[in-house]
Formats: sequence, C-alpha cells, structure tokens
Amino acid sequence: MTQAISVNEQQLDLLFHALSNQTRRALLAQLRSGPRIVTDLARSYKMSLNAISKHLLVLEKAGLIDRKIEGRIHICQLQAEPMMSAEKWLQNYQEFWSNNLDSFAEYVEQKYSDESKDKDEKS
Amino acid sequence: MTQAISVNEQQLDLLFHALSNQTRRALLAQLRSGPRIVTDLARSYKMSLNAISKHLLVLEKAGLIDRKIEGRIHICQLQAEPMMSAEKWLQNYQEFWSNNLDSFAEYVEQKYSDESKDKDEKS
DNA sequence: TTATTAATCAACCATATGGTTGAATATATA
DNA sequence: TATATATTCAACCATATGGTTGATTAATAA
Repeated sequence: MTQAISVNEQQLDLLFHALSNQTRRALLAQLRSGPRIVTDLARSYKMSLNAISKHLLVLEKAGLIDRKIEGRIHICQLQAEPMMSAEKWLQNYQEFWSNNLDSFAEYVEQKYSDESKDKDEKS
Repeated sequence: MTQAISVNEQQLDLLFHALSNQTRRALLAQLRSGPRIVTDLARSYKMSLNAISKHLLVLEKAGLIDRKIEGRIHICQLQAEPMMSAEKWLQNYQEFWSNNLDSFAEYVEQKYSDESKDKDEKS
C-alpha cells in the first residue's frame, strides 16, 4: 500500500533527526568548506565544547560526518551521501508540491488577471 | 560565513523533526493517495488513535498537512510544499554527494573495465 | 617531568517526545 | 431522546534530547 519508500526507515529516522537541529545544520554548513577539528568547529558557538561534541556524535551516527583521529585531534569531514536518501524520499512528494504550485500559479493568475470578474465557486 | 541557507531555521527544525519519525512518514505516504479522515488513517497502526492524533498535530505544525473540519470528522490533506524547503536545503550539499558518486563511478569503472589489464591513470 | 591542550566520559538537570488511559466535547444516528 | 462515533484534552509515564559542569584520558609542548 502507498508504494514502498525503499530506503531503510531506521536510517531515515537518524538522518532527519540529525538535520532537525539548527546547530547541527550549522556544523554541516561549516564542513562544506573542508575538514575541521572539533575545537575549531566549536569556536563559533556559545555552547560548551561538550555540547558540540555530542552534536557531532549525532551527525556521525547519521553517517553525515566521519572523523579521522590523529593524535589528540579529531578531524571531522562531511559525508553528504546519506542526504541522498532524504532527497530520494522527498522526491516521492515532488509531484504534490509542483501540482500545488501549478494550481497556486493558476490561482494567482486568475486572481490578478481580471480582478474578480466572475466568482469561481469550484467544481 | 558558510553562505547563508536562507530558509527559516525554526521552520526547518519543525519540518525535519516531523519527518524523523517512521509513523509520521507513513501517515504522509498514506495521504499521497488523497485526503483521509483521522480514524481512517489510524486504522493501519497498532498504536492508539490518540497517538496518531498527536502525530498528525506534529505534521500540521510543520505545515505538512492541513485539515478541514466537517462536523465531527477531520479531513486531513497532504501539503507537501514545506518539503521544498528541505529540498532546497539539501541541494546545498548536492555537489558533495555527486562528487563522491563520480569518484565512486570512476573507481568502479576502473576496477571492472579491463580487470587490471593495464593501469589507465588518465589524470 | 610537568603543564597544557584536545577531546571524551559521566553524572546531572530541565524539557521534549512518544506512548498510554480515561475523560470530555461535539456531532450523528437509532 | 438516548446512544454511538469522531476527535481532542488532560494527566501520566518512561525514555530521549540538549544542555551543563567536573573528571578523565591521551597527546603535545615547556
């Protein structure tokens, strides 16, 4: 029923959860410019290093970053592939928002083309 | 720094959070085939109607469904547009995963094209 | 060796989450 | 009218989340 979604549900849970926090999204954004070490990443935030450490763990569990340990420093690196799963999942709904946008466009067009000439009372 | 993301962060929090639960994703999937009333939606799950009611509220707050109340029944309807924000956000990372996929493709090609006959290292 | 630095671990706290059960509130139906 | 149906509200519970502070561990630097 409702055409299987095909991606691992547990993985999607972790992934969407990881993305549902502003700090974590900001961390990912930072990593777009290249690998960074934990202390460096943490510098931008008001919260403690420990808090950032925890956020990084959440991202790691979701597969969104990996880390290479070199001596006492941990080098974090973006791993964006899991986002493909999210993309794929979202694409199951693409038709809906584009349909809606189409009808919204129609609505706007109708509304402003002739400014309430005739009352559209639906079906 | 790190090129602003441009979508409302609070909205993304609600949206990704709403999507981070399997039951809620399943509810959305059900709604792809058209509007449904709460009791009907709830029928597919082992959990209580109340639990589903709460899940629907989460989806509603994220803007992913709306409801039309007709007498005692609530007709829920998919509103997929907010997913566009998620899409847009994810697309900031598309280059990363496609780069990775490209190099993976190269790797596969190299590995299986001639099964280590001669090493084509074509920069 | 002794500090200092990088990071995690552990314990704690307040609040959120996901679920339950048992009203309560309307609205339909007999 | 009385009763059944659709849904939410309210209270509760266990666990998760997001943060804190204070060790602890390991690697560097003095």
